[in-house]
Parts: sequence; C-alpha cells; structure tokens
Amino acid sequence: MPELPEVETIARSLAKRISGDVIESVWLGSKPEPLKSPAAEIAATLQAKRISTVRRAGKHIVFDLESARGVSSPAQWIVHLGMTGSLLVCGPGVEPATHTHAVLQLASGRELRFVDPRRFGRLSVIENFKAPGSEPLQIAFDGFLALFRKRKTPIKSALLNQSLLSGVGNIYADEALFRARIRPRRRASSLARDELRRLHNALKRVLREAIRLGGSSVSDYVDADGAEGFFQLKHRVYGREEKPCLVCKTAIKRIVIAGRSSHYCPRCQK
DNA sequence: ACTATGTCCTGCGAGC
DNA sequence: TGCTCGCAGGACATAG
Repeated sequence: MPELPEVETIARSLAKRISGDVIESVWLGSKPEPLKSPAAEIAATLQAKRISTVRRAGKHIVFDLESARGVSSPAQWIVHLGMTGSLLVCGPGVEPATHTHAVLQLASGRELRFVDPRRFGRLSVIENFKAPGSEPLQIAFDGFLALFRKRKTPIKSALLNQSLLSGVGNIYADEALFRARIRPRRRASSLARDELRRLHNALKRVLREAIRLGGSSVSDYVDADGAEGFFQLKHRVYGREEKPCLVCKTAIKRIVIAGRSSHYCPRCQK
C-alpha cells in the first residue's frame, strides 16, 4: 500500500494523535511472521515507554521512545507496512479487524493496532535506525546524478531500489517518469544530465503534491485517522492502461519491469 | 558488485 | 452461484 507520501501522511497523523502517550501493554499475534525482532524483545522495549515522536524514514514509520519519566531512550520501534499494512488508533471497544497482528494499549485508554492481511509488513526494535537510501526530497542534484550514472538497470528499477532512494514505490516511480518524459525501460546510465534534472524535479514535485493530498488511496489505504488520500485523482499513467494520455491522447501502455507493472505514454516518454 | 528472477501472503474482481 | 486466474502500494534471497 504505502509509499513515501502515504507513510508520511500516516506518520503525521500518528504524531498528532499519540505523541506523549504511554504504552501500557503490548499484545503480539501468535504468528511470528511479521516480526523482524524477537517478540519478547519488542514487547520488553515498548512496555512502559512514552512515545516522544512519530516520524517517517523512507517507507518506515519510526516511533521514538523515552522512559515514562521522560528520559530519552535510544530505542525505536520501526514499522514497515509492506503492501497492505495499516496502523489504526481506536477505542478499546472497537472490534479488532481480522489480521490484527499487534495491539498497544495506551495510557489514554486508546489502542494502537497494526493490521496487515498479506503480512508483508515488518515490526522491529532497533537503536538509532537509519534508512539505507537517500531521502528523495533531501538529496541534492549532484548526489541524485551520482546514484544513477553507472547503473545499467532500467531507470524504473533503479528508482524502486531502496538502497539508492528511500521511499519511492511503484506509483510514484511511474508518475515521476511520465512527468519527466522518460520511458521506464531506459537504462539509468543512458540518461543525459538534463533528463536526470527533469526526473529529480518531477519526483520532488510529485511527492510533495501527493503528501499535500494525503497520498493515493488505490484500494483500501487510509491514514491512522481513517481518512483517505486524494492523489489517485492526479495519477496520469498509473492504473490508466489503454486510457488516453492526458497530454496527447495516445493509449497508455502497461509493461512489466522487474515483476512490477509499469505504465507510460509511448508518445510523450522517450 | 551489480542485475534479474522467484517467493513470501491474502483478497478482490474479471471471466467463464 | 462458484470456480480459477491474474493482479495488487514491497522487499528479500538466490542465482548468474
């Protein structure tokens, strides 16, 4: 489900709602699948901690923890939502959704629930988490250029590689490439400097606008308040196979690159 | 070191 | 109505 704009939206709504709240108890589902750290370690790290901040790093949600007396702790709870994960703040009376894998009881009386049908999401605790790639909204153009200059892989695959850029997923890769007028199968190393300039700018514009609109709700994505995003209304190629290009009316094509569907306009994108 | 492919899961809609 | 198939916002392991 979630790429950078969706994760940013979720992190902001969580920060607004549960910053300062204290984790009183932790329940983790019996299937250990979604746990990257041992269940006992996660429970022990979260227990009795105050959530000082919630923020995004790449596609990860980072909960900064402190001891309930306010002493900051290096420990962080890291949640990766995979394809279908969601974090919901709700009252204790609300019936838990199927595929609820973790429930945190908060001192305010509310619960923070992690729900994930496909179980591609991951929970872990770690000290001083750092996402591997660069933040696309932070990296300067020189750094952006250096990431791709020597890669022979298609630019679409390079954009999805989280150790290069952190946070770009399938929707925003396609949308940025359309706006930069670059075909997804082009080898990254074949892109001229001005093409990479367009791509860098297009990616930043697309991500910023998507954050402003609360992300893309393609099937069932909602933020921690249950609110939908609206960027899906601005998609120009993603999910528009065979529909007319909004610029030139040519039918949008769908191809598969690295196992992921990729959408582009064969006329606008070179 | 880089690149391509398969696999992990459940659920939904299309087509028969 | 009920089935089978293909597809889905992601990231790893593995093989070349």
